[in-house]
Amino acid sequence: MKHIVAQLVTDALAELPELADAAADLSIESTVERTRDASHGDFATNIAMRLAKPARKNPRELAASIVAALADDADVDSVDIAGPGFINFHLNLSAFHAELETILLQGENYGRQASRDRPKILLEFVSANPTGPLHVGHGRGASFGATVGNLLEAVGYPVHREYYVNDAGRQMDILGVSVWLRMLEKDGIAVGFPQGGYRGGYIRDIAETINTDGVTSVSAESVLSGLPADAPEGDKEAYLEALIGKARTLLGEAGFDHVRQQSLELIRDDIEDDLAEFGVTFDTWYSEQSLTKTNRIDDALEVLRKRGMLYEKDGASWFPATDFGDEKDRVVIRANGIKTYFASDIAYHFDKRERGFDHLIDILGADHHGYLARVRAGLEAMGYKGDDLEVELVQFVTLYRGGKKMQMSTRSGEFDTLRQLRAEVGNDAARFYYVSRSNDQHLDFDLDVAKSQSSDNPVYYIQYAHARIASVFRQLAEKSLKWNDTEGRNHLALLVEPQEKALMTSLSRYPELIELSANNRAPQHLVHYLRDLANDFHTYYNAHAFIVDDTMLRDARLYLISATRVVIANGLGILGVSAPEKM
RNA sequence: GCGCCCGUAGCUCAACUGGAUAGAGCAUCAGCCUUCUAAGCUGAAUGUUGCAGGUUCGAGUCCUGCCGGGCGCGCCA
Repeated sequence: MKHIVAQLVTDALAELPELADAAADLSIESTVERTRDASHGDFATNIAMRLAKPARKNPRELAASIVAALADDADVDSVDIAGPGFINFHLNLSAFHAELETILLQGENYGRQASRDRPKILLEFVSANPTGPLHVGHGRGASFGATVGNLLEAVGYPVHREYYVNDAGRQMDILGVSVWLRMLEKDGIAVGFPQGGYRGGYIRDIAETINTDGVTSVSAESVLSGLPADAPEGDKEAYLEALIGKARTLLGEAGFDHVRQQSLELIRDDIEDDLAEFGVTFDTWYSEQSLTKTNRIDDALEVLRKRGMLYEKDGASWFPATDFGDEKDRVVIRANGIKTYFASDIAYHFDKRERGFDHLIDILGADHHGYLARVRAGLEAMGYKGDDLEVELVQFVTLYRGGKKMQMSTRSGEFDTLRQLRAEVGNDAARFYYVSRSNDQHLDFDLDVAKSQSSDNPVYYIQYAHARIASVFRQLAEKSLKWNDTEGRNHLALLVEPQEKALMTSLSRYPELIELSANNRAPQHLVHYLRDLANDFHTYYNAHAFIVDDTMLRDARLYLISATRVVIANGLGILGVSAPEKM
């Protein structure tokens, strides 16, 4: 709907060649906005004030000349100039009626834009280490990423969702040894469980279910002999390293690998199931191991080397990240010959671009913010633009129950997994609350509110509006009445109540909200919009009956609430929240 | 110490990339069900936007410096 006004202003400006220079680098669409106050009309543009300086003219005079150049339009009732130079547009109700018709014609596609070819977006999110179940912090990344993906698709971008599985490196050895020790424990061989191992109960579960074919049985003596002390008496890392060495020698590389890979697969499958139940799915699960297997890391390092972007120092290979604005140079191959995590990270992002994705979005936990500069440096060093990589940081989540902050460490608190959270508050509430705040703000997640089935709870408030509309149509059927949508469309002019105008206005904003939310990667705008829309509906519901004797009025009102149902369902769909017919 | 994120009503949060009188919900108080779901609605009250400067027609929003909180600064992943 906004484009009606933007087009008028654009055409008017074309009539004023003397302003062409001043308006050259101004997006007219961006100057048009909804008014905050109904007395200012429906839309306003601040273009006269924006052009005042470059055109060296008084904003009100400029506004007057723009208004004079505006063509007459059936959708516009009146235009006036207000304040320092705002141009206010009062639209004809017919424009809103046409929008309602569009909503019902387009249905679930309302608010979606035609698909475009580019940029092709690779959206990487969650990417939690496959060393244990997802915790509540990952849930936020999952909800945010999934919703941003939906938003970007809604505005037409091709989006590829990817989960990067960190299934290589030392953490896999630690996982394998943790499981092995629990297996030994089950067989009555007690080895001091390492401080640095994974201690969660799920490790025991894996030890129970793992396929032991090909895993050598060992004696207690062979494991315990020659082990150094664990912390606090000894060194935690040395103890862990010694145990990993034991696993390697006693089980053999193949045997240890068997335990490691099975553990990995069980955890990865569990994560995938968890996310699928949460409505979060991926197009690819990209394995870090595969980077090594396909030599992608060596390929990337070779590209750097050819470009003179590697140097040797202290026996290690370094990448001169400072040349690209990072704080310090980074090691890619350690003196012991092992490649660093940064090497695989750089190769991974290189690979993303090589696979043909134009724009890379990484959704990361806030504790990863240090990586942006170096990975971006890596891309630039390999000849890509640093801007190709966009990082959205998701801040931490704090759970509250009974007004108190909950401890969420694996050891002290029992409550820390995403699965537990979903079981307690439900998927809808979880998906909703996770995106209700800007991603760069800390999130206080109040379990009591999320669970409450009352007006305190915005999820239910919005869903209830949807269910109420469905209920109205059930009532209609019970009274053996039928809604004639054509008649409804023809008599929309009968909708003259203030609540009806307010609802129509809110509905017409939906496409703008989707675009805003997508462009800013800001689902919380959509959340707040839906809350306001539901409020407009509930207010209307309480003020006026829809199923009235006057057939024409009834059909028109049902037309309006049908459109409301469509918009609420579409908005909730983007958030990954269900739109129930009945509550 | 350096870097990133943040600071708005008693609480939880908005404010459409610089616009008009900074808005919602919760909590508090007063009302509304013989009528489509009261999981709802109506009304009342709440501010030195952390502090101090600066930029301009105009600043919660941009810049600088403080104060306060969170996170990060490995040849770990």
